[in-house]
Amino acid sequence: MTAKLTKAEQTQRTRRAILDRARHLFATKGYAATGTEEIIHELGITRGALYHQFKDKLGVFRAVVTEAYDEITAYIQAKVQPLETNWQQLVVGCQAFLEVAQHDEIRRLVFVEAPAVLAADDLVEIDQYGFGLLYESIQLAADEGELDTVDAEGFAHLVNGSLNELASWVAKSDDPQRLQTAKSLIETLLIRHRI
Amino acid sequence: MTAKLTKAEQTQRTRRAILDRARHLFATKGYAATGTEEIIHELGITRGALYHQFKDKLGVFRAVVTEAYDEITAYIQAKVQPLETNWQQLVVGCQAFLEVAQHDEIRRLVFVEAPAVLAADDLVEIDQYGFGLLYESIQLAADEGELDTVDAEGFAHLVNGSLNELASWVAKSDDPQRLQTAKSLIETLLIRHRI
DNA sequence: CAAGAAAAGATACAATCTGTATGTATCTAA
DNA sequence: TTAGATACATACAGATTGTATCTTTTCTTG
Repeated sequence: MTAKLTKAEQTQRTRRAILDRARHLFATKGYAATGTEEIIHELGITRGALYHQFKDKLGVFRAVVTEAYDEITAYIQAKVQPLETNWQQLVVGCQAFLEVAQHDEIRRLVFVEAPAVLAADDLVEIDQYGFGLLYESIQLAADEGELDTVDAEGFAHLVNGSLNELASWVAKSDDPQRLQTAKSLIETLLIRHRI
Repeated sequence: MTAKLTKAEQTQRTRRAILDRARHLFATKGYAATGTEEIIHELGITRGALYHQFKDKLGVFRAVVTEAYDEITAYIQAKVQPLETNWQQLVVGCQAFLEVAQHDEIRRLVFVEAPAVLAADDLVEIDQYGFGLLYESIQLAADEGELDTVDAEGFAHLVNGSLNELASWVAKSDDPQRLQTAKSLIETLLIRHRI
């Protein structure tokens, strides 16, 4: 049946299958409402396989969220890399975030489920991923005397919060214009803090 | 023992006890990690009483979150009411939010647990409470030609997101200066969008 | 004021669901 | 080739939620 698969291949195959299915379920039904049985159903394996590949249900969730985070940062990085100035990167990076956060699964996973599920646990800011980029860019802009704010770190949080909320606002509407509006709002916010 | 308590008094007494205990547990351990048994332990009642007073565990959570929301809005209203102009109310209201959101329990309950637990469920924006005030004030400022933004509703979300994130930022530090910094950041944000 | 109705709460139980312990087959390496 | 490791299955124990069924106390109404 499973015509000659090496152990490593087998592992990758089942991990991928579990992660894909779990991601969809966690994002649509939520972490708590998703059973481990439900995850492996239709995958042709049993819960035993899941518990062999992951420590527990939370381990699956962590892996899923990490991948989602990576996708966000990769998307932003790709959009930002060709740009010359830090300021351009800051503005476009924020707008790129609004774009990528329109994927419903990513957004609910990363910004709704993850904070609650990993709150006590790894509240240790797995969010350092995405936020780190933003913070560095803002800090740099402040150092270069291009940004006028009383506190760069605080301002980075302000912008980060704006982005998260705007992303949800855009997503919960079917008006295709909203994304543009949100991008414009963030750009204005940044410009009005430019020296 | 319970020397002559009227039914209504008895109900209020146990509901209050359950809500207080549940609030503390939900806020510190999270909704999922809090068992119904744990809630009534030390209260001198059994789970039967809890399930008589509330539909289910989620019903307790909803009641707890609703009370927390009400506290937030009451605090802000009190701070804002004496002020004369809408603009003053907007600025002070935002700053009052940052103050009241320093209560750890309220913050985790309302901004971390509630969105995830009630996501599929009453995502119907129980948040209309607090956000409604903000939105009205911003809309009014825009109508009065005092606010310069491309989209009042979107800007309200931007501010709302900023406030939530800043509140967490302030809370997770022990620097007593941060609250002032956050207030200053929000005030600056508003002023820079003033005409 | 005396039943009966209704409500508060207790007790017992059924249904899930997670995680673990153990067994089995397949692959890898000496 | 054979011992051990690895991937997975099966069976089960523990915990937890919600419900169904009492018991007891208060309310109500003739």
